[in-house]
Amino acid sequence: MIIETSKKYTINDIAKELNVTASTVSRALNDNPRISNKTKEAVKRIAAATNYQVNGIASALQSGRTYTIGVIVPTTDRSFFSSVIRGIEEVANKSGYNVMICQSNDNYEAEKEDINALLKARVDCIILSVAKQTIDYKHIIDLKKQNIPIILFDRVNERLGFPTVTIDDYNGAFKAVEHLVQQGCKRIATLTGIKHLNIFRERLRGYKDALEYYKLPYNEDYVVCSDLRIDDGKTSTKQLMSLPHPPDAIFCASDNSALGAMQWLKENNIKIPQEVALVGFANEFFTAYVEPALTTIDQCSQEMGQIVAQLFLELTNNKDLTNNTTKNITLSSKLIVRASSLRK
Amino acid sequence: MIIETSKKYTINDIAKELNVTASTVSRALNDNPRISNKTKEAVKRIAAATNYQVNGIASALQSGRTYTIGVIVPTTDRSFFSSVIRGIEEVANKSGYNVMICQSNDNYEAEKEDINALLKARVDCIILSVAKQTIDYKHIIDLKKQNIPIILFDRVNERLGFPTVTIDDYNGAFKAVEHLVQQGCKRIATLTGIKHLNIFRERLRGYKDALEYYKLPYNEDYVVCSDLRIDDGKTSTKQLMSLPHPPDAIFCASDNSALGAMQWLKENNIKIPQEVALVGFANEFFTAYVEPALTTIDQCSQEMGQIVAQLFLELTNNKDLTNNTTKNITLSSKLIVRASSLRK
DNA sequence: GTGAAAGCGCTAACAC
DNA sequence: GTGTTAGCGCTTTCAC
Repeated sequence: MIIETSKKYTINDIAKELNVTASTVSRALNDNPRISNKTKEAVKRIAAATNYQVNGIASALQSGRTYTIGVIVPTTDRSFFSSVIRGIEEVANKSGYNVMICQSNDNYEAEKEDINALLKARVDCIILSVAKQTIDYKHIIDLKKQNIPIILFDRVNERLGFPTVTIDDYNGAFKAVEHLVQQGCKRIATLTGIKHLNIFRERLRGYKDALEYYKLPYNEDYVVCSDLRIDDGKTSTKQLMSLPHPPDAIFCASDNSALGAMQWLKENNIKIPQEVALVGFANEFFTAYVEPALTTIDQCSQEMGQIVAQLFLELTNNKDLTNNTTKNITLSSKLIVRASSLRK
Repeated sequence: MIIETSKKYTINDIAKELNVTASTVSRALNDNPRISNKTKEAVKRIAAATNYQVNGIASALQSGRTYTIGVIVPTTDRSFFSSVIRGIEEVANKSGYNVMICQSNDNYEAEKEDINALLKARVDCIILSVAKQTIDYKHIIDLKKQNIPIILFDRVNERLGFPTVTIDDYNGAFKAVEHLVQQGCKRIATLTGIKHLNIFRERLRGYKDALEYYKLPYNEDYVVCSDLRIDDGKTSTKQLMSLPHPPDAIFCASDNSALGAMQWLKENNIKIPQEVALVGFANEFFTAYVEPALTTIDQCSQEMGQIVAQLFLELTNNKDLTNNTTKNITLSSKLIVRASSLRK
């Protein structure tokens, strides 16, 4: 026995009920000025009474716009990404857009599938933060053939020619290292991420330049590259602390790796920040609550989301070619000083 | 000057190119056995060459199914919810479904709007965890008139008659309090949440029953109700510790409130767990990394997501009325013992 | 102020 | 093995 598929109410049903045509109903529902108030009221009354709900799919097919924005992030459970999403939603919802969120789990294949899913859903825009595992950008470059705006944020590749929104990773890193210098650290190491991602390249560049600026020697042994997960943080720290001249500070390019570093140091009874000072990156929720609290770089995540969404709105509303120079927006980052680096 | 809106390729374009009809192209793309291999190959070659992409909107309009699942959660930045989402995605994607995620930010109005947005997008199912601020369920009850499955998880109201997936909050709380008793705690207080949410009612019931089972007195002063945010945890703990006979253990119905409690106790130099033992609820990411690490209840979040998605798949595939008894699935919870409660 | 008709892109029943 | 045709629900141009 099959459950009866009670059909949903359509404008045609309302039209029949009132002995008018579907076009009249459509116009009435959209407050077209050419429709009399009497008709409008009648239509709206029935619509309300019957729980009529416009079929967004049909409108979308007709208008070519779904009023849906697709967002692909590596994961939603990082404070940074969920705040960006919240910022996007805030602005997008105000303009009548929905947001469709996909998680790539930092996986290249999943990212490709997410893109396909969003294209199939005919989203009006794709907002993307690239997966760690993505080294081939063909699937992203191919998006140029789609006739929709593509915006990259945080983990971007500027050379692809898409608009981007990032924070000033270079300056964030510079400020972090500068702060460590000011705390009296002399041997500052860094945990860095895979080199094909802009954010890690920039953070590394900021690290190097700060060392140079403050006339501290650059030591290749002090640069450990990894995936920057908690375990990577532990392993890398172990490696650093086994050097003949171990560092007295570590600038970690992610909060998770800093957390791993902190764990390893504590397990080995190395005092933070007295023996080794620590700085992370991203201002994740937990950084304020670990012990010692972790100094880190705030990325204005929610604001970044708002700006990304605004950028999309501009791109769709202003199809001026004059405005078509690709925008690369950089937000400034902020050093949050906490106990893990405060020696004075 | 307007950017030329280069139209996307449709099956009609491919049809023209090959001098066949759109139906043939449609069949070829869908591997209909009645189409010759030669035609299929030709069609697929052109489709690939032209970057043809099926218009999901048009298919959806035709078939009445969008292959999209709508999920509304209070927030994505809690480990619990993002893991549930990951579980849902995992199962749903395998069956060709996309997932559209909305955050209600625990706000009643936002929840209503999210529901409307999903209905407009014609999702095939709505999966919902109720916002804290929601006390009127009319907008959810109204969903019965929609002809789609509605599944509630975690924060549910069983009386609404929708299928639900929850963890065993009662037993989780019972085990938490039992553990505190076994650690020698005699005066066990609890931080509880607003009463209209099942999860907090159940956790409170588990607390009371455990006290009774272990012949400990129930003291109303030891039950503090709040929104269970970090600040609430602080305030409530202050209140508890100001009692003539302050508690020697606090079972917190959320990890965030436990974090607040921990902060207040540390600020006031009260030793955890020696003077006051602490247990949280949810096994959020940070609980393993605060100091002392927080004992908590794991909610099998990813598994919960998988089960929710499987439940949806069953509901859509099996429209048997015989199967139509509302399912209320309960998963078992797990006590994770850490330093914050380990006295022995 | 309202109706008629066409069409968005795709699918599927029915023909041959 | 392929074509014809109709229609999913809505919007919109053109009529009157």
